[in-house]
Amino acid sequence: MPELPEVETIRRQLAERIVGRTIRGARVSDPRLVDPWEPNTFAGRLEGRRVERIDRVGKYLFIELDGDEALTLHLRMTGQLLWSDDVPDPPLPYTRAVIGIEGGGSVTFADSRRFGTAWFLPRVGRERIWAGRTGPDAMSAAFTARGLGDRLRGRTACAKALILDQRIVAGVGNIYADEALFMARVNPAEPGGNLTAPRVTSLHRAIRDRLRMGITAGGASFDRYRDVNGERGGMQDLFRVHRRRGEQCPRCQTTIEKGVVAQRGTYWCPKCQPLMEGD
DNA sequence: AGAGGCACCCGCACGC
DNA sequence: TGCGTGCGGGTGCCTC
Repeated sequence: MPELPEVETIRRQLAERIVGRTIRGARVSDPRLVDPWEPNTFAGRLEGRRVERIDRVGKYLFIELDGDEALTLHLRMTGQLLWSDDVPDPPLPYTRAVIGIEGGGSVTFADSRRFGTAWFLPRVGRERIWAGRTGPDAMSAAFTARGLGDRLRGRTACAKALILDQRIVAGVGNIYADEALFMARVNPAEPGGNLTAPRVTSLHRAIRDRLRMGITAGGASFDRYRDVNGERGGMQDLFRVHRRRGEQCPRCQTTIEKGVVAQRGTYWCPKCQPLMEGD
């Protein structure tokens, strides 16, 4: 699933392709993508717009257009943004929208499970509109150990559920949550409010460390994820615990376990990540 | 307000 | 082989 590193990889590659270029036209073939907009109205609004930059907060992409408005995208679970040097005919599998670029080339939004969303967001007043949707981006300076501690204090929900909460920190999904909790030696089921300040600091560092590694590896492609050029990432080979049930912990050789925490498939080392009593 | 459950989808793994 | 069933997962919304 695209999490912060995958979306960041897409952001960088897409920026290389389309920043400074003008949209020739667009076609929205799945109305659900732009609901409640009417597909032709949505597509028409893109025509002739120049792409000024591409930003990212958590797993959201903001394709900033002239006219002080951003095409805002979320890929959810199976969304892909794929570059083509022409306009593919027939369209790529699971195509929901295609954006044609002046001078040649196109970007396809493909999405087998059709959870992804697209909408417009004005630049003026955006902070007010966005307020509460996400907390600080995990890789930004605004995400601090102290801030994380403030958000965890007094909370009884398990640590994994809390770092998956995009209002606490934006960008962590199921994969990197498991990896960060392992690095920080925090049990996924441990109540977030139980963590002492040093352990919160450790968790904060681990989140940043694993996300940074994911970006460097070009994301994780254990199944569907592909970058803008259709290439796989390499992070799946660097997982320490995620999807490694039955394998040995790389630190202590204990067998990795899998269970369900926060309604998510969860992997951890029972020895490195013990449940702390009254920590 | 916090916590948990479910809907939204559909490809895929699995069992018969 | 073919069919039916269950699962997963990010987010928003709902209930308690």
